Amino acid sequence: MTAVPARNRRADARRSRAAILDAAARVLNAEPDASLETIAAAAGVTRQTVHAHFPSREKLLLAVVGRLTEETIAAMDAADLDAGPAKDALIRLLDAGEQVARRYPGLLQKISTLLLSPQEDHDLHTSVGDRIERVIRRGRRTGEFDDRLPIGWLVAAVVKLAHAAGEESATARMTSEEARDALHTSVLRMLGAAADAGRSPGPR
Amino acid sequence: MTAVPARNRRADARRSRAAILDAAARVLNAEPDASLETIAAAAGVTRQTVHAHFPSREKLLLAVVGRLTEETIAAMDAADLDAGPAKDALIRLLDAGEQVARRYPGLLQKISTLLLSPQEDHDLHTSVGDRIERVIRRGRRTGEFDDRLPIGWLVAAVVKLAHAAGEESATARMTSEEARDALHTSVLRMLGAAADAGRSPGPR
DNA sequence: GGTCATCTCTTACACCTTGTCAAAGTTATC
DNA sequence: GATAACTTTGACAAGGTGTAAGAGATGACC
Repeated sequence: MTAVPARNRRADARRSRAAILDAAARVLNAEPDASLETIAAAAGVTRQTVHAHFPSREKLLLAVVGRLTEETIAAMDAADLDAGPAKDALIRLLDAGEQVARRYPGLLQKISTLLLSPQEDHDLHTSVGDRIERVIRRGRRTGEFDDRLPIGWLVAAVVKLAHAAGEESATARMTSEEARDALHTSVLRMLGAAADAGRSPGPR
Repeated sequence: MTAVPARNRRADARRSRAAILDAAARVLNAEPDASLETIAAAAGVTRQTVHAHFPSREKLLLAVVGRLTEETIAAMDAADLDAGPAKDALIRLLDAGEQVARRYPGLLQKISTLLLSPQEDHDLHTSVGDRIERVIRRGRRTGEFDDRLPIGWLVAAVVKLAHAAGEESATARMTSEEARDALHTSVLRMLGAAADAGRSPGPR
């Protein structure tokens, strides 16, 4: 229902649309308040052509976020989330997310802002949220995680913490390794996982 | 250095300034993209008067956030954060934050967006962040929290989780009690606190 | 290869918002 | 009550978004 090609569109139209989305992601990443004019120029088209593909600025932003979401779920689905311990799967999921997010650090900050209507927010985030939820549920069944906190809360909290980690490393307050480790440890603790996270044992 | 009255301003000027900040908080809470015209009208002044007090839209937004920050730190400082167990102090701190945030649910979403320059972000958030940090440090000294995660990360993560809880209850995905409980439990777990949080024992 | 629908470009316009300015009016303060 | 401070009114420029129509170019399809 999501990836329906609507109708056979002309090749140059598809090309323009892709160029606009590319340029929008690139430009907005560097300058979150860039005008449509700037984006159009970066895409090599005129502003009216942008309007021909995306009726309003908001729709364009939504399409950009949608594309990033698709990239993210693709990376997550490549991580074989149903295999192995849920703890490990969750870490693979977080790494997949980070892998996409690191390419658009500037958009990460604004991404939660752009989501205006609850409906659109739901439609977009639900695909990522569903995968997080699935892994958490599996971990609960296997006893790796406890089930004292509402699943909806945990999904929202994991997303927020992931964003926090992205910001910390994007602003160089932490290295990406530090942020990764802190995120993993924090999330696992929040889920009530037994032992501790990844590669950080060495106490004295 | 922050609350210096600059110079004796005329009474009506102070009144206007306060009315503008009030109206801005109120209007932006309901409609985050409201124009200066709308805000000015709600404050009972003209748009030019707004400009006389705040040179740009951004400065006004910053002043609004600053005011909310002041309210928040006031509420936190009234919570006697240096007394009793750090765990309890942290919960009082979170409740103080929620107490302010619940009055401006609409602003909560946008608040992280408005903070543009890293400098201003730091200046504003540092006052709240300092208090969180202080409590966490105390809890570490008393052994209530462990110290495996960087303090800076923990502060950022606590803020993010608090925002998540605010959003969950603002959008009615959770009741405020559920959100409160989930937030407390999550934060304490993340900090490596021994037992579990507040008033949620009742298993079956 | 030619035709036709489709897409893009140019030009043009209306509207809204922000920011600035100057002059006249009002208000508080000494 | 005189004066400085503040507000108001009116007016303007600049920039961004959204819309429209027609000419031109391009690709799809037969």
